[in-house]
Amino acid sequence: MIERRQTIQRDLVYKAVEELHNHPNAQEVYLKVKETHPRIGMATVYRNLNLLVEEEKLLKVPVSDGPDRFDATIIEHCHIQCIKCKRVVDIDYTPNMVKLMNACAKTGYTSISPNLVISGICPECQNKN
Amino acid sequence: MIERRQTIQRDLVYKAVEELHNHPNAQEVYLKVKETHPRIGMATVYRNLNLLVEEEKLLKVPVSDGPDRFDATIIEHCHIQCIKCKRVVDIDYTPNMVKLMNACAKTGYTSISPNLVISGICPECQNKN
DNA sequence: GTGCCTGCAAATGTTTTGCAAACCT
DNA sequence: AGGTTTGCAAAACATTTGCAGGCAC
Repeated sequence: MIERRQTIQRDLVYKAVEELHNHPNAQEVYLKVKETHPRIGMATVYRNLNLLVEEEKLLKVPVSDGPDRFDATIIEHCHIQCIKCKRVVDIDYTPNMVKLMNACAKTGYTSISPNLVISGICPECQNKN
Repeated sequence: MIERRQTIQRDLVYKAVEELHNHPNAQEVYLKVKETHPRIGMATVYRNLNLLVEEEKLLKVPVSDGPDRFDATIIEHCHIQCIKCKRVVDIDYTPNMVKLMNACAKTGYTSISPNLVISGICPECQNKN
């Protein structure tokens, strides 16, 4: 096990994701942290986002469109992404974990974490068209 | 509405995804098509994959790791990806669509297609460690 | 002091775009 | 003929990596 140190940058990256609370991507986290710590580099943001995901302090949300997004809410919940403006919001749905785990077991895979993303069109973009 | 023509390349891209049936990424589709049509370009593969997704003839599977993958099976089903070898296989689980749609409705989003991806470790990679 | 972490720059990898020629209808 | 589509190359993005110096412990 590698020693893991506490750094200002790591804290700031975590807090940025938490405060932005709208599933920011790395770019948005970078800009947020830059406000209070202008010398931070993009690589540091990526490195810390990945470390935090590994430590299960953050959730990586894979979306079918655009860069990966991050979420500080670790409890199980799902996401819907607008195919036009790419915005992501939470939805109040959790899969049936028993059925899910059984289905996984059949494949021989060891399941880790489910990630449900739905494509949709948000109210704003519906009105624009 | 834009006119859409039938081309050999489009057919080959679709058939490649269908025949590979293991959720290939663009690179793998490119190599498969190259076998019978060596002059095809990567850009053509990407353009046609995107067109086919738009026409709902293919499904884009957003994975949390690595390039996007494509699936010719349009009927609802979910996927599990190995975090080590990145392989993707189908799982026999479908979300409860009624609950899911209700949850979406609360957000005001118009739902299109759910896409559940689970992270796991495949049997082969479990044995390697 | 040791060795992980940072910031910079450069590399890598994926996907898109511009353009002239080729092709479908 | 006219407008899409192709193939190539280059551009645009997203993310990772190498390295010298800085910082946590």
